[in-house]
Amino acid sequence: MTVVKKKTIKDVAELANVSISTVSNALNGVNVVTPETKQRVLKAAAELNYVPNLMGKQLRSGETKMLGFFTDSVSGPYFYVLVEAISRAVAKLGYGMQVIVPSDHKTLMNNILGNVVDGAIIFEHMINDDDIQQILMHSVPTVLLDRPAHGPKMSSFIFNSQAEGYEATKYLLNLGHRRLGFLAGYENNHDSHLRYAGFKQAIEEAGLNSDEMPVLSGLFEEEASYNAVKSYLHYADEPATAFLAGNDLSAIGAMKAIVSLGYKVAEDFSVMGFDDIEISQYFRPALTTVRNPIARQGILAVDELLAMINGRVGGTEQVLDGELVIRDSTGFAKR
Amino acid sequence: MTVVKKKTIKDVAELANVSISTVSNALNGVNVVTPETKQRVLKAAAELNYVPNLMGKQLRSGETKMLGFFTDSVSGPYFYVLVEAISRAVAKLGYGMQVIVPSDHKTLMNNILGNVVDGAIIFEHMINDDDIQQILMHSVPTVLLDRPAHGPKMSSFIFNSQAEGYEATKYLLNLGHRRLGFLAGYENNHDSHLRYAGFKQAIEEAGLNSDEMPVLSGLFEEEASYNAVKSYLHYADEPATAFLAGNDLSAIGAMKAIVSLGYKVAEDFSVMGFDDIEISQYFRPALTTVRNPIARQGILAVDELLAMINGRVGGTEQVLDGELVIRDSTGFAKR
DNA sequence: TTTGCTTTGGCAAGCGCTTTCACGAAACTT
DNA sequence: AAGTTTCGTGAAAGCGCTTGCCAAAGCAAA
Repeated sequence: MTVVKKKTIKDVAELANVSISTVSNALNGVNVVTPETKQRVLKAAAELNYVPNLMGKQLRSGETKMLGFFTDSVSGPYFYVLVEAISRAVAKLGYGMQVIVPSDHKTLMNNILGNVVDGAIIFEHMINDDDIQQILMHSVPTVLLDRPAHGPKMSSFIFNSQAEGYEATKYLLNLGHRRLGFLAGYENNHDSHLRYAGFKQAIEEAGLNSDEMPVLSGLFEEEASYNAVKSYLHYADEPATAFLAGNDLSAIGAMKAIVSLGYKVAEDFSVMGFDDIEISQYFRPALTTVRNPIARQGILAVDELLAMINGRVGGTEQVLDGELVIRDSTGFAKR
Repeated sequence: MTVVKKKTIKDVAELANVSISTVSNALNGVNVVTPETKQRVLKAAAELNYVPNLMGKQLRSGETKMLGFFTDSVSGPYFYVLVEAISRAVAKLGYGMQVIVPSDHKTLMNNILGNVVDGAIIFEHMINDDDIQQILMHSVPTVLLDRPAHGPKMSSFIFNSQAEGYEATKYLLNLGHRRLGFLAGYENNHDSHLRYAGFKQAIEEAGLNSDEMPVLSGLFEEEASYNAVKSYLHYADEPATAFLAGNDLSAIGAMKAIVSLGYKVAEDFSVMGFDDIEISQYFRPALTTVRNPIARQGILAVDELLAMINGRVGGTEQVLDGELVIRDSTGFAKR
């Protein structure tokens, strides 16, 4: 096995005894080359192990046939469902996908705006309002996930978090619960706020006072939620009989706290989450939760992005509805 | 908000009243520009919202400061632990990472060899032996995961599957089990074969006959394993008292089968898996398994890759040891 | 043979950038 | 005052590729 200097289109041209442009035409299937010439070129290319330099190609043609999915973290169950859906949809349409995890903010923006990809799918918390202005100015086709912003060549898909919070709470209310606790997520999280807004709305509609309902800090984390619920249950005189957690992880923390105090989930305290992450169906008791159409979001994002790349102006803002998944962590109120 | 034509380095040069090269020098921190000139350039660049075209940059410089992680599927719990680890390690070293999910094999190879990334991390099943030869010829720095192959600029990291199979089996043997079943993975899977080899080795060492031990087809899937174990338990006269599954998913299928037949996991039948995926600790009973150092594999892969990019020849083949994680799905043999 | 048309392949420009090199001015040295 | 060094800047080459345009060649018709 010999390591050889990288071959260029020029080398192929020389070996096949044709011009560079002919090689390019032959290799790209442009139909202006006689079959014999084409064969000669293909043979030469194979012989030299020629692989086109995509940088050159892309610089010249101005397109990369790649969609970029920009994110800073790839952990979490939400993530890979999304990426899986996106990558399949993208491949079906003749594009490739790159998940780009940039080392810093500048690299991020350079990658979005620097012609590395033909279009970008961007996670909510990756960029700020200034960045959005930048992207708009450069008119890079973009789809924003979980962040409502739009403009020409920029669309967004968000979950209907308030409605979901409302529906979830109503479900709990219908089970007879009258004292409900809410386990909030991060301080500034959009979704957490909306879910709480839905929670409040349902409470008020039922004729109850939402200010009397305890709001615990769960931070979207299992441990923080565990601690919050445990100490709450310890000190509360007449504790809530049902908890709506900001997400499934938080709900799992709550359930563990309940069990650790010797109570039974569903029987003594109902718990509900959001997201329907994979664990939720395996955990015992299996978690009642609200499932977001994550995969659908990814597929729609790709469709929208490709439409924009191919000339449609875009600029829509679509709201995706969730779905109640009732399992074993919720039950009728006994008190 | 006005959409403007894409600005190039030339536009910045004109506005700042300097040459193109001076702009380049100023922007890239090359220290041959007077502070005043540099300021002027920076101001002009900001004013024009200039973002360098990475294609041009990379074509010229021949490096992308990007590492590529090539995979066809991004699902599975194994995957995102790995990507998370890789992306963090990469960012720390001033590189970016791209997870590239190509639409077809040709695209894959073009992306690996077409100067899109400075180095590649490739999953076992993505490429065949010919591809490896190709990569070697083009001397693209590469790290192979779970596939033992190497050469100049090509290293690999594999798990010590046989030793893990051996240790897991010994653990079961020490619990007193004398009839052990093995739930095999895919037909041609390297890891599955090695795990079974370790299984056999431990059995023989204990003075038992490995040919008498039932091998069920679990296909690394929950459902297939469920069915295999259920029908086995149904028909076997003196069934095995412990099952070593090819992976955790398979083990979970086995446990569900056991429960569905009215037996108790651990008490009636012990079950063990491989991988320690996230679900395993949440499932009840929590699964005894063998944890592979996935994150460590990712970090080591990045280190090795960067070393090769920076000139080291590489070509090592490193074996990573797993670790027994004992939880609640295994117990002493009662029969 | 000449003319007009189509087919085939080659030339050269240029995508946006970095980098080498040379030039001229300013700051030194003798 | 003349030679030498230092330093900032710009001109231009060229990374590998595609593509518009033109020349050559083949062929049919006149």
